[in-house]
Parts: sequence; structure tokens; C-alpha cells
Amino acid sequence: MAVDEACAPRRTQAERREQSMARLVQACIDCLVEEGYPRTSTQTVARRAGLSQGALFRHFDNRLALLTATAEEIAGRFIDGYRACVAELSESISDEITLAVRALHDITRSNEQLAWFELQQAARTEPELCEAFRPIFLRNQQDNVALAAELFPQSLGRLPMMNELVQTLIQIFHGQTLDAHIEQDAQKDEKMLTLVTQLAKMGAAIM
Amino acid sequence: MAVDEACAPRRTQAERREQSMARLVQACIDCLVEEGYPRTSTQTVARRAGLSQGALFRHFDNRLALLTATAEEIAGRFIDGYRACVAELSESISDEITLAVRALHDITRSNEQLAWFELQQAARTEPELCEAFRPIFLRNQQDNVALAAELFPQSLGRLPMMNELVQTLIQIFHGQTLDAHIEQDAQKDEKMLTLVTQLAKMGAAIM
DNA sequence: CAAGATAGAGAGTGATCACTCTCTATCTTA
DNA sequence: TAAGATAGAGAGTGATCACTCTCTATCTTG
Repeated sequence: MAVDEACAPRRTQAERREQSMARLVQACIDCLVEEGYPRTSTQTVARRAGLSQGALFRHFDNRLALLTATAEEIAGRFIDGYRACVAELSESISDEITLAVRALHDITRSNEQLAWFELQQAARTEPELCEAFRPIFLRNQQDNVALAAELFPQSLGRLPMMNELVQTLIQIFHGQTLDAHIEQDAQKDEKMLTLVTQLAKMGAAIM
Repeated sequence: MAVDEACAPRRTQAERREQSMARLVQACIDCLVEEGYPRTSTQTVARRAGLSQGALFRHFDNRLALLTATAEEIAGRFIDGYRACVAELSESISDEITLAVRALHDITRSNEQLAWFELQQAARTEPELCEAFRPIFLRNQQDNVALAAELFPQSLGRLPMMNELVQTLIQIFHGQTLDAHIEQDAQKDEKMLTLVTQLAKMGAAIM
């Protein structure tokens, strides 16, 4: 049995299921990022995950269930990703708002966020997607507020309209990602970042 | 021949072509707005325009040509639409920046802009769309600068980073449109508008 | 170890995709 | 007015869509 253990280690059904679902969700994120929402089909996701299309429907009732699970995974990773981003940048950036904005800028470029924007744009014209994403979206906003209060208790944490400020910054960075892709102006990104940081500082003063 | 003139007025080939192409482009805009990019197929566009799918390909070599013509139409309408919007709002709003921001906010909700955002998101993952849209996008930016100089010569017209400011405001309003669709918070829109207006005023001061 | 449950493969289904082909009706031009 | 060009309808094509069905391999449980 030593050969069996080395070549094909035994897995329980629960492990198999969990691993396969995780691979499908990750494949869905990658597919949204690289191929876009319209080409994120159950076929391509299953192929990317190394599974058959039939196996996908064993774990998700339909395409909507897969997309919803993917959105939940993205929301879950956002908090941890932001925390890690702040931890890394805090060594070189001392000012709290500059740090917060820079971390938000960086994480907006992450695969998870790019995938989320694909889903959010699709939700505008697909009511069932919109319904499925609403609780995830609202919970994420609450988590953002709590995280800001934890990471930046002195500045952003106290702002009554902190949520709106964060939302606005994400909107700007999202739009800048789309615009930059068409414009192909490498210098513009840094210029916009410093501009937005200044705006955020002034915004924090009046909120 | 009196019957013929009343029931089916004579049209030249050029008129037929022009009218059919215009109807196809308008149908494409409507389809992007109401059904979203993934469901904007040549079939649905042709049906909306009251033409057969075969007739569509008589006027546009392929789907990309139709989408490019649509993007050009959208860009063309933006300038006139903004001018009209400012003219209408100028009766009730005196401050130039408040007026400029409000008009930008309103026009971001127009069908043409919603259609453009669908195309822009799709362009992120479709290189041929991106290539086709680049010249249209860049020309539109130049037109925006010229328009601001014409409409608001005293305030925005003189800003060296006016283009970046306008771009940022459009990004915010676009994101707000998508977020509002999921959140369904009717009050938030006005709250965000006043906030953004304040930010724009401060932004104009430092640019 | 036997019986039932689950994971996964893979073929099949009807709908829709972008696009082509052919045929007719209308318009233009010599 | 005859001949050629264009507009449009509508059927057809192969690919892909979400999803189902059946069959096998693996795992769990009595």
C-alpha cells in the first residue's frame, strides 16, 4: 500500500468535495480576470479547474450558484488582503491616510477585485445576480468599516462618512484601471494616485 | 402614384443605408443598456432595429464594426448632451463647479454613458475592442478639455489637470451607479453628489 | 466485506452565438 | 427602359452556451 499512498493519497469524500469546490471557485476568479464575464462559462471554468463540466454541476446547482460562491470568496479575501497590504506598506509609509489610500489602490489591482468588478457590471443587467450579490456587498461594507476602525483608529476610524469615502476611492481606482487599460499611459497611474491621496486628505477633513 | 407616396415613400439607396445603420446603432445602445454586453448579440440588435440579422451584416462587416460605430456615436453625443445638460441646469445653479459636477452626474446616468461603460468593461478582456476604442477614447478626452474651456472659462477651463479631474468625477459617478444598483439606497445618491461637489471644489483649488 | 452514497467523466440536448449564402425587391444608371 | 448594383429576408453552419443523463470509480457505513 506504500505505492498507493505516494501516488494517489487517500482522501475522504468531504476532502474531495472541498478541494474540488475551491479549485472551481479559484478557476472562476481566474477566468473572470483573464477572459472576462461573457466568456466565463461553466465549460471554461471546469477545464481550468481540471474537472469535467459534469463534475462542476455536481457541486453547484447552476452557474448562478458558482458565481455567488465566487463572490463570497472574493469578499472574504478582501479583508485579509487589505490587512496584509497595509502591514507590508506600513514600513515605508508613516502617514495613516497616505497608507490607507495606497493600500486601497494596490488591492484594487488584485485579481479578486478585477473579478468582482466583472461580476458587479454584469449584475447591473442580470437581476438574479444582483439579488444574490446584495447581502455579500452589504456585509462587505460593514466589514470595511470595522477594519478601518481597527487599523486606523486615530484618523479614518472616527469619520462618520468613512464608508462613503472608501467606496468613492474604490470607484476611482476601478475606473482608473479601466481607463488606463485603454489609454496605456504608464505615468498617469502614479499621478492620479498622488492626486487622489490629496483629495482623500481633504475629504477626511470635512467629513 | 399618390398611394405609393403615402404608404411607402420613395427613398434613395443612400437614405435607406443611412437610416438602417442609424437604427442598428441606436438598437445596439438600447441593447447594451437594457440587456448588457454579454446579451448584446447581432441577433437581438437586428431584431430591436426591425431588421433581419442578414441585413445587419450588409452594413457592418462584423460585430466589432457595429460596436465600434456604436462607440463613436456615443462619443459624439456626449459633447452635445453635456452642453444641453449645462444649459438646462444653469437656470437653477449659479456656481460654475457645482453646475459642472451636477451636469456630469446627470449625464453619467444617460443611456449613452451606461452603454459606454458596458463596452469599456468588455474592452478590458477583449484586445480588439480595446484597440478599436482607443482613438475614440482619446479624442473624447480632447473634446472634453475644449468643452470645459468653452463653458467654464473662469474656473475649470484654466486648470492644468482639468482632464484628470473630469475623468475622476466620471469614474466616481460610474461606480456609484453600479453600487447604487446593488445597494438600492435612494438617499445615498444625493448625499454622494454633495460630497463629490465639495471634493471637486477642493480639487480645483490645488490643481 | 457488502450495500449504498458520492465524485467525476463524458456523451447528449436544445438554444443561441457570429457569420455566410442565396434569393427577391428596390434603386441607379447607361 | 434594360442591366447592374444595393438592401433586405431568411435559411443554414459549425461552435459554444447552460444543463442533463448515464456510467464508473472511490468512499462510507452497516
